[in-house]
Amino acid sequence: MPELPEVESLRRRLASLEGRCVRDVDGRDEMVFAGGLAPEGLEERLAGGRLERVDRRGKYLLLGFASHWLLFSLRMTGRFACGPLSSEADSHRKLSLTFDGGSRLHFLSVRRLSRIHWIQPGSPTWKRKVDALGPDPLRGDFTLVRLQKQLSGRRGPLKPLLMNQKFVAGLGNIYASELCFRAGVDPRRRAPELTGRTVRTLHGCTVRLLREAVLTGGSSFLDFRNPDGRTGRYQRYHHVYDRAGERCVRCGGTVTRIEQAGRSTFYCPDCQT
DNA sequence: AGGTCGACCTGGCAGC
DNA sequence: TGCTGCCAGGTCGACC
Repeated sequence: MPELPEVESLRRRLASLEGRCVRDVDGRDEMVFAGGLAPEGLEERLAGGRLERVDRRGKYLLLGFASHWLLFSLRMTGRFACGPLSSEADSHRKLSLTFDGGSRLHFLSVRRLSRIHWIQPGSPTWKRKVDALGPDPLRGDFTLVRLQKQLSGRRGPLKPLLMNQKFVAGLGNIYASELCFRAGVDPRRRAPELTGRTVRTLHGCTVRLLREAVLTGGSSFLDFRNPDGRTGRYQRYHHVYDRAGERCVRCGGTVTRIEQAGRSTFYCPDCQT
């Protein structure tokens, strides 16, 4: 599932398209176009436009044009591909952009949960979606002081809190479990119970885990040379996620699955305290 | 306002 | 072999 490292990896790959002009637009499946934006309407707005910038906010990928941004919320199965598509991949295609020089960028979404917005900075939708995001661990605003401050008003268990995009932007179910493991913290521990030392550990681990994941997991998530894009390989980097019943690589205990806020959490009860 | 829960969606897979 | 039904998770709105 695309979380911050995968989207950041994607952003870096797409940055090579900056400065190109859109020659052709082909949108389909109204369901993924949010806010009453019809695929045809988008074609009208985008054609001839210059892609000024490729950016990321949390898990959102943004393509910046003159006054508006194309915001992609990938959710579960959203992904990008370049070049020709297999017929199966083509059946999941939602948007294709053809740039000057002929390179094509496709956006696909198998489960149709992805959303594409056409929004302007400062608009109500922008404020509600982008400005409302918490600090981004790969940017300067994710400081220890800010994390401490944010935790002070919270009472809930740590792991669902880490998944809250208004608390920290970019963590999903996989990295939230992995982060608790790396920091050696029980994911059920409530915010007021965390010591200053634990919060420091958590802060440092968040930055390191995501930076590493951009270089490893993030890069194996997307393979632009393969238009069918396999996604499963990065699982080898997980220590606890989807490893219930296996031995903990740190202490030899047994990785356990529990449910928190309706989502699976994986952790080692022996070394996460 | 913080926290939880269900709905959305569809491919994959366990179980019969 | 073929069918049924559950499961995965990011986000949002409803609810307590």
